[in-house]
Amino acid sequence: MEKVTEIKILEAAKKVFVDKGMDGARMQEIADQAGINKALLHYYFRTKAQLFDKIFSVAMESIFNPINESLENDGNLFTFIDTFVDNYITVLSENPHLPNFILNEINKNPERMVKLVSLNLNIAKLKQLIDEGIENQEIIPISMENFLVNIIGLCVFPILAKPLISAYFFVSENNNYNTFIQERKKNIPEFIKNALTVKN
Amino acid sequence: MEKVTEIKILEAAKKVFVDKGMDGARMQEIADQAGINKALLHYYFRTKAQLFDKIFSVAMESIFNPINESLENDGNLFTFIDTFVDNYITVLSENPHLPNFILNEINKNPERMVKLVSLNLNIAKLKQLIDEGIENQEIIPISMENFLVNIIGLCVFPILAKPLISAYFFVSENNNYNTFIQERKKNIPEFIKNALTVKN
DNA sequence: AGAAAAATTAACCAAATGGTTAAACCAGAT
DNA sequence: ATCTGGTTTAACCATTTGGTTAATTTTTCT
Repeated sequence: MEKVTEIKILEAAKKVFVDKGMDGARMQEIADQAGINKALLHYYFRTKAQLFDKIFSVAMESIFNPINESLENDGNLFTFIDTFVDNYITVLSENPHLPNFILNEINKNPERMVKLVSLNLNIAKLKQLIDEGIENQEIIPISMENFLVNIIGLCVFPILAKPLISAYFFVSENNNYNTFIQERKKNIPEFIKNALTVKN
Repeated sequence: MEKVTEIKILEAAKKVFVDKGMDGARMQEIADQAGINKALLHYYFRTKAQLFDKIFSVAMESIFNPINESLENDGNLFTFIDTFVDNYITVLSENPHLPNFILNEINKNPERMVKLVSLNLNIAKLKQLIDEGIENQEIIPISMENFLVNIIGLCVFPILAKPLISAYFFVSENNNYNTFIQERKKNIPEFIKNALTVKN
């Protein structure tokens, strides 16, 4: 197996699959994009499903690794919020189509897709940070699940809804969507930290 | 044109399109689900694209109308938050696949899909509520765009990510995902209102 | 009742698509 | 040089799929 060819295929497959999804993707288009014959595609990855699985699991890792990495860093809850949001919005900005790709494929085939990847979120650490904060009355009571869904949702949703946000908020002005997203690197942590802070 | 047949078709088409997306949907399956012949399907809606457009625009409306309705209600910003979140999570729980369907199709074809529907969000009203709150120093400064993306994202994202949330948070326990979502009817408003409240 | 119009179906078609096959090409080993 | 193994290709195949056609059934109108 020629490594160069395999890489060309994986790059092409990633682009086509992420753009058009499993159903919309065409093996011919992947072959074209990779600059090879369609038969060669099947020579390297026997079936469309096999090639897709490879792309999907890599995609899953590249979207979940940043979460895990941030969870492994030391520091208190508030620095976690800061670094995670900044880091994650950067990652998402670089791969803006990944979230939609992953969520869509997972929703279309939950059991299979979830089983395909074995990722273990370092949840315990986060839970500890949160519970400590609650005990010391530094933050309002909140479950780890709600906290994580909130912070990820606030980062990911605007990426998923880019066409709508652009169309309804930034009709005329052109690249304002991008600055909107980048500014959220500051806005989201501020929002969350304020939400968690105990009032008096 | 037999109205009964048209309704049967639209119901079947909605189910199949929303479940499998434009690319994954099959005209034959829609015909089967509607209990009719495939030719009859084309007799009522000439092409797959035409049928899809109908389904999509109805879907868009049913997902955006609740937003607009909440925006038109009277009351201050905090009651808006309460009623909107409660109302919207109810709507989403009843149509859990709609958000993924809409976002996916829009991302796959932004210009066309956005142009397909003409919905005018009653943004001015919300902007006024927010700006008033800021002026009276009842809430922290926040742009209408960030506020709306936050509140919608907090409601919609957990619906989009159901398979992941179920798999990683509620592995063994069965229907806990649903209670998690329903509890967010209280958690989200609390979170947002706290986030907006001025500290002293 | 019977003609005209509308609704519905079975059979069919062309294009697209995932996948296969057999031959050609090309490197390194002998 | 040529044999051998892996690599690449052109041509091909079976199936699926959106869509059409012509005939049949059902309804409507007179």
